[in-house]
Amino acid sequence: MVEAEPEQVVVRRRKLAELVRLGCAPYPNDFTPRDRAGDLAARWDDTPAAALDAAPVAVALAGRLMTIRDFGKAAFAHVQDGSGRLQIHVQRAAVGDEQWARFKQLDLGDIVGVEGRLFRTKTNELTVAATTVRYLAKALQPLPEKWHGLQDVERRYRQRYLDLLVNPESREVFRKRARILQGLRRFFAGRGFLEVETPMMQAIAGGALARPFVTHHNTLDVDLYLRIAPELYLKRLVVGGMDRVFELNRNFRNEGMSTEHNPEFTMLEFYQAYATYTDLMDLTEELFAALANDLAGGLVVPWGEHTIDLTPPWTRLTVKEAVAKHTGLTASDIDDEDRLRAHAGACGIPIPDTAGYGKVLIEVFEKAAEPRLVQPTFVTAYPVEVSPLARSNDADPAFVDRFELFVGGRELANGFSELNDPAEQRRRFEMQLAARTGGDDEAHAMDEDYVRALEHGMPPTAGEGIGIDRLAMLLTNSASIRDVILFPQMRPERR
RNA sequence: GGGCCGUUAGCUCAGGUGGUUAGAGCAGCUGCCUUUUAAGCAGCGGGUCGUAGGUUCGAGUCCUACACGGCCCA
Repeated sequence: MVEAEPEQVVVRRRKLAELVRLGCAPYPNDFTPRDRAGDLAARWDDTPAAALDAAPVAVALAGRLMTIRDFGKAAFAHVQDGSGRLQIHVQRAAVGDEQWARFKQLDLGDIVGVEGRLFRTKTNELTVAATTVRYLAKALQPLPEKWHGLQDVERRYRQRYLDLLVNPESREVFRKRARILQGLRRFFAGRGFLEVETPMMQAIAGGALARPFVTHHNTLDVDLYLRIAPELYLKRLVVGGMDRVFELNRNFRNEGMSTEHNPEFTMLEFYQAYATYTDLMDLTEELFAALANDLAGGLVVPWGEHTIDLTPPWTRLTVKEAVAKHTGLTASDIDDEDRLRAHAGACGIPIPDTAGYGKVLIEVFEKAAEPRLVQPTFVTAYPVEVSPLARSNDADPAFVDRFELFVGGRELANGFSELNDPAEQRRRFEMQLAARTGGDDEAHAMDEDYVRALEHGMPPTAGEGIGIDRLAMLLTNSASIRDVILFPQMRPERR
């Protein structure tokens, strides 16, 4: 049995038929707007009514009917396009009986073309006095409520087009996101970085510690992984002489979903030869300051109940210092694996027995310190066990020259001086294989070709990845990653 | 995976401790209205109360399972 259509859809189908009877093509494509609603509103915002009357401004715009106030022989309506909305005034006497009859068949949500001239109403609203109102496309489904917009969170994600149509805050978030992407490209292009694209489908899912998605290539008859990071390919490019490269694109990780994790997410990775991880910390401060100035007009941004101050320089702590600061443990407690384990146990932090000292330290850091790093903080000196691709510290090879950036209690960036010693890289991969054999299915896989590339000589290099969705959350004050991804992953809808 | 919360008209929401025929605003329909802007006035229609079971004389309301979503935890 076919599900009955809602009354309003039936009515709208009938009105479409009536428009066709009145001579309209059902889905025409012969109207060319010359103007955009929001652009007109901005351009003529300051022009007084008398000036508009003295020197008439002819306009042609197209968009969706969002409101209609009908008076019988005249009506006001708002037309919305990609730039904003503008009021139109349609008078039977001005457009003629035929167009008026067609106008009366239009519904909220229908797409129309309008020609006329600008004037101001007695409440001083800039308005188009229409000489033509043309039907362009039918909305068979009614719009969500005009005052409250679309509130249902699930429908906002599943039917994002409705969210964008009726919730201006949502449009604003995605405009800002686009502006962030533009700002990033401008920043790196301005510093001589080349934007590149590397494989999304990889035979070895490397460059990060995470579980990948698997797919299959039929002709080659091989399984491939959706990339968890572009890192190893970007460094091959550095070997190839592209000594400043960046990639701004999607990664995929087959892990849980939450307010800060989506299975596919956008990452910026960049590599700069002859730089060190401390250079990149400085660069990151500059980058965030440039973006915040561009988007928020300042370096102090609201974040839920907090206010985050992005003014450089930011706090820099080693992992051990951060743990000491947020646990009350002394430096010697932290250096002692047994005491550190005991503390983890007492705090209910689960640590696998197979974990070495570095893993234990990182687990304690992540649980005890990370959520408290609200103001921007660089955390440095990561254990080598959890950093298979980073260069060891010259003074203490158990730790690497690496930082992670935390803002609002979340990791936003991860950067390090790159390991460019092929023998040491091979040894690190072998350590990871041992961990994998020991049951760690997030351990890094061996990549012989990457080692071979390093054997050709990679200049001393520093590289960094920045989570763009989380950056967008920060700069739009969004609580969930789903609010900054147009179509977040959802469980399939069942009918 | 676990806990808590939500799902009622196209949309936004009300519906103490079970009790006649499930309500409102917007949207829709009919009529009036040529400067309104959440336009106004008069009238009308619209519901598998997420799904499936159960308890009960009686379920939107109580119980169980399931689906989808949100938040928190792992």
